[in-house]
Amino acid sequence: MPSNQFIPDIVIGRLPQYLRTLQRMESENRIITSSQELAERIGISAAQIRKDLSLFGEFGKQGTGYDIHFLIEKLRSILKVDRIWDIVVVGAGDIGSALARYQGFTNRGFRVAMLFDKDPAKIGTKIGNFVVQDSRYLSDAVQRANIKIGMIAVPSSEAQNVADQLVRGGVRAILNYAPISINVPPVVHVQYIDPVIHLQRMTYYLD
Amino acid sequence: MPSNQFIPDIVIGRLPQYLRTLQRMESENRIITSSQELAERIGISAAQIRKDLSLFGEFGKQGTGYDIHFLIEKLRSILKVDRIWDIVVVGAGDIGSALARYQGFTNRGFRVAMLFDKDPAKIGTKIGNFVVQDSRYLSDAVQRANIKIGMIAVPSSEAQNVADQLVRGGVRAILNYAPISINVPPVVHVQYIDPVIHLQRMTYYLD
DNA sequence: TACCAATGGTATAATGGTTAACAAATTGAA
DNA sequence: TTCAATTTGTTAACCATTATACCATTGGTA
Repeated sequence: MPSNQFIPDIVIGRLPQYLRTLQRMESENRIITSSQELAERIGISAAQIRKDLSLFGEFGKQGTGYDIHFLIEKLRSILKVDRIWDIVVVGAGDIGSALARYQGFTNRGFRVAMLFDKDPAKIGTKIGNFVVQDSRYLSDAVQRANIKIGMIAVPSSEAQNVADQLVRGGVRAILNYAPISINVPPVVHVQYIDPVIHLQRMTYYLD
Repeated sequence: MPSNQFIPDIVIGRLPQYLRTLQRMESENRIITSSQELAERIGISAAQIRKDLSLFGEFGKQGTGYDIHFLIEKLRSILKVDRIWDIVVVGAGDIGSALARYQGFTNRGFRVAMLFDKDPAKIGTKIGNFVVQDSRYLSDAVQRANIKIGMIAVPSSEAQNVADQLVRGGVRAILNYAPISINVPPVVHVQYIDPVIHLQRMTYYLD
């Protein structure tokens, strides 16, 4: 059944995992896989994977499994990473610098395009392949470059302000590394990365 | 009702968010809050917060709300971050370095205690307050220091190997920054941080 | 060819999680 | 003191997700 229907967000959240695992299999020169093998590598049930994929089409072959390359292309298309998205990074501290230099975006649909900071001591310096630009011009630059994705790597106290500027510049997806919730219009998507949240989730289970 | 019963993991996953928001309120010199205010700041329903908290006890006062400081202490105790956990960071590249220098662990229950890498060019150099140690001795060092939490910030190809060493050294919680699933015994908890996964989850909703 | 084992897709059942509603408790103001 | 406005903890209804069971199809093998 094709995907005219509504797809639960929790399903969308698993697709990138499937894609990542399939791309790794492909890099291992594998041609075919099964829902069972995928499930084992990811750590969820095979039925779950089959059900998730069936929401978008019939990508497998009974008795055989899934063609890895074919499924990768399908998932890339569904997730809209069959293209390269430019990203703006705001904050040129340790985290922003690591993001600017990170080699893992390539081939997964993304490319850091600009790096901003408000610190005069950093503006103009080079980090990775980027010259740090003045946050003052963030909104305009983002708009002119038609950038839709931003990453926030500034102190918590600045995060909301930066988010507002990104939204004003037309950004529609934000990955926030500052450990604070931000408010954006409903049309803008936000995801959070806070290592402490993950750590605290695990300490509950430790002695 | 006290928490002799089983608590769903999804509830545990929300508690750190509550804690983070409450601590921010406290830093704003707030004394009392309500489930409704918390809900608005976090972006979930008030009923959810009340229900989650009720699994652990009666922490609020009808007609008034929750004492922020009191609730913080309760959550810290539940999540076992009413102490300081030592962490070992493996990988002294951009991500590992950013983690070693990150000031956000303090006051939230964690402290980076050691930093390892296998690259001879890095071993012995200083990053933040840490001298990079030889990965060769990872297992032993972790065991001697009785460290229970590790962060993996090495290339994907090394992640499983590092995870094995950490587990051998007695680590029981792993935060993996390498974009690959790792296999560990059931007693060991793993969380993943892969920015691309978050990004791909958002691009689905973009035009 | 005929059969068998493996596999995907799908319908159904079971489980789990979220929301809505409300009584009881509290506060503050009239 | 009395009353209105809040707010919690909890129940029950509702909704969403996951697991189960099964059939159809495929490819390999004897």
